[in-house]
Amino acid sequence: MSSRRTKSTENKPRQARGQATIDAILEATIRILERESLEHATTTRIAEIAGVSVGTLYHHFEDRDAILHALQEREFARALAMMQDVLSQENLGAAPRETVERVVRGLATLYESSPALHRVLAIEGLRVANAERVHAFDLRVIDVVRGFLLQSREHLRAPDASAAAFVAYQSVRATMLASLLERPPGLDLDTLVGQLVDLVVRYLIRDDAAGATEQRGA
Amino acid sequence: MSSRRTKSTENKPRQARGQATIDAILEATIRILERESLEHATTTRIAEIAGVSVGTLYHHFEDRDAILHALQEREFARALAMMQDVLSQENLGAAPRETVERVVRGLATLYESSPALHRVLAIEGLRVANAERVHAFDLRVIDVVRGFLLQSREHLRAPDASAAAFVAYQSVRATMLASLLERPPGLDLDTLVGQLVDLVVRYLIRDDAAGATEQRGA
Amino acid sequence: MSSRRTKSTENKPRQARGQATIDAILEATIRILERESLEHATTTRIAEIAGVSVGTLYHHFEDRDAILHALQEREFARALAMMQDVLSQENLGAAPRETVERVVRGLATLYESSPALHRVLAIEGLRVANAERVHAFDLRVIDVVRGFLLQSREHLRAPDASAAAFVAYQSVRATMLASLLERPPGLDLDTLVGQLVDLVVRYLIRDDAAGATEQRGA
Amino acid sequence: MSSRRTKSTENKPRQARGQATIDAILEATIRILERESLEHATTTRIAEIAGVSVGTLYHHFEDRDAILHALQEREFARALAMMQDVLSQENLGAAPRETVERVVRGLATLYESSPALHRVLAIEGLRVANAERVHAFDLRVIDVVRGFLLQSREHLRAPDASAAAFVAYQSVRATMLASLLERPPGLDLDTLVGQLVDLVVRYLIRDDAAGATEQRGA
DNA sequence: TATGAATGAGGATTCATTCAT
DNA sequence: TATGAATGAATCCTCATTCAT
Repeated sequence: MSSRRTKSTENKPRQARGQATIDAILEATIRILERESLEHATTTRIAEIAGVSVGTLYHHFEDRDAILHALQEREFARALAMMQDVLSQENLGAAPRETVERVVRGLATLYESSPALHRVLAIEGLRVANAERVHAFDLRVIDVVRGFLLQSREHLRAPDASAAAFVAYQSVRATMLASLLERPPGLDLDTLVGQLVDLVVRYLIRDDAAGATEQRGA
Repeated sequence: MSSRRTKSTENKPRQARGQATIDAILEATIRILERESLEHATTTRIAEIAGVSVGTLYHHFEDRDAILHALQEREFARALAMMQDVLSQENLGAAPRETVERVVRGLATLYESSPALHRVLAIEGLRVANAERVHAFDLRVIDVVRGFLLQSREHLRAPDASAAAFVAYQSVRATMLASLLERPPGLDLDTLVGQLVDLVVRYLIRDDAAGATEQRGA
Repeated sequence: MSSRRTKSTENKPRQARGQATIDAILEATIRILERESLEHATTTRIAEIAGVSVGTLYHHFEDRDAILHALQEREFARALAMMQDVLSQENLGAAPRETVERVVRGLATLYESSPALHRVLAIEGLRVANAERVHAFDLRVIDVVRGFLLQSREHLRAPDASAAAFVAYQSVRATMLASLLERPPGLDLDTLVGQLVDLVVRYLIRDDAAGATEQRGA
Repeated sequence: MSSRRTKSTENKPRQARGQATIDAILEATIRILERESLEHATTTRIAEIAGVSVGTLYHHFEDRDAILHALQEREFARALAMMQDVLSQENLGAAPRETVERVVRGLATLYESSPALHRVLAIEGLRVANAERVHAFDLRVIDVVRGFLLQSREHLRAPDASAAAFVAYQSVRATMLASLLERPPGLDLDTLVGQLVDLVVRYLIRDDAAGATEQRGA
């Protein structure tokens, strides 16, 4: 579940001190990303802001990348947890449009809490070196989505659940990020969510099933 | 129209020698991006592969970034030209779904000709430093799309043309890139194009107008 | 008191290791200036002769200039200390000519210990970029001299202490340096000091007060 | 008389075109020195401002240094001509103080016409590589001054004409430059000239001879 | 565990100078 | 003569990482 890049510290609770240091480093990194940029997030700088020495930083992280990876994993985990929660059995009763909206809004909340971080994670995700890691995550997400699609088969069109899951996920993810970064006038968060829900619902759900609720969203 | 980053060489046709050198540098850069990565595209390396000296490289480009910017502008220009062509007056007669398909396929062709380049351009586009430039391009694209939407008003739903253009464009762009980079099994180019056309058409076009042709695309 | 250009290492005594490295770098720089020239004092060269890596050099100095600045400050401090010592209260009893001679000779000793260094400091002092720093030092020196002039008012002519201090200081400084660099025949150090003392004493001191001792100096 | 560094163009009048180009280059250089700094006076920059190509620049000057040398020679010649004029036979009748004042003021006029240029020439003069050239000039100046001193022997003290000429010249030169660059408050040009005349007159001239006119100058 | 001085390969950039046109 | 594209050695500087204390 956790990364093999976070030295030693597997799941074992360890000393709270160790985890506190790790957290300080991660938060310092995010802070730099938010206030400045990826380029400024040098190991020295991160350590400085985290209030530790570079040496200590390297005691907890294999290398610089490991810090970004840890951040990535943390966000991946959050996103997956949110999705699994919303798309779990218990919510199967809800109207499809409502379920979709809960996922989209959940994602929006995650992104909004630190657009800069997600900007960087998106960049990292595009790096050749990280391809594998990111694709693995994408697969997991898509799997969750596909699972939902298959279980809601009756309300759906789209015969190919994998392709549909992929397209829907990428569209929501990228549009949301672009919107948060560009902040195009007239596209506030609610409008954005509404549009994305429309986009996904119309793409995924059978006309008769979706039609009813749509007017409220748009 | 062209970038102010390409030193001196504004519009002046110059000696063909100059343009040939610039092209060599741009092509060398793409070649490195395709075979290796952004990190490997150092000025020394680019110059070496372009068969010129670093000095020459700097004679034509303000700095390393200017090379990427030039590449960006070139792709921007191509994409815009394609879109303007497809969405121009003359094509207004075509069925909406056909028009959308032509745009999506046009974009796919562009992306497919060098996924590595578009990977890097996407990364660059996410860099804070480039925000302005990229957003400006996005605005131009969205403007073209919006123009089309407004002219095809009769067939469309979506009251807010700007928001719709933004969502549609970002969705297509990102999904296409992710697909080209991850190559998810079962999502070949034709399927991808089909899905994206579905996505966009269902999102943008009035149910009655779109319904008829859909089965062929999926 | 010390420069803000010497990284981090403010007042903290640090490990002796750190100061030793800094000294090694400064001495290496002087050595190069003496044997070669300012142009040869590249960061690589300095590090090499100091027996450290470039990285270490940059660990202690913000940039190349900071090294020269540190050298400048060190010499500034020495000169000021010498002057303050000679011109302090306790020496007010001495004959003006004797006081002047002590200052001139003190300066000569400082300059003679490394003419090459002072050549370079003079050059640096003329750089536009350093204007502020150098003027600040000049002001401090002139302030010390002016203080002395004001306290010795009875023996002096020159109504404008500031102007007089400026003229006297610049004359001594520049003539001394030129003499050390050009080594004009017939102008050995003692003659030079004698001439400068004459110059200053006759310029500053009331005719009756200065006359008596002059013959010995010339 | 002229430099052996100015290619071909010896004394021969040549085409006016050639001289015009040379002048344009020299003036462009001065302009850069005045507006910016020595570092900015690159060959490319100079050529650009002079309105010629680098190639042309190199047709007229052996190398970059030759431009500065030409500037140096030009100023040297001007200063010498001024001095020779003032100190020539015909002016021997004038009161010593008046003669000194004319020299000091003449120098001030020269310096004031381009402090930035003289700043740079002073820097260049301090470069090891230029030692010879500069010393040669100094010798010529000092020779002129010494000649005057010897001819005015009756009014002077200072037995060693060479040393006195050296000290007087360096003092005036350096103080004037420093004053023009630092512009210390309360030291306007007239005050400066007055002070320097005082300095020199009191240093060089027998008390009885100088005393009379002094009050006017101070 | 913590520290931070030291490392040094590697990258971007400059600029005087040349030479084919 | 004039041009300016091309050259490439040389320089400054960064930063991830190590290791003695």
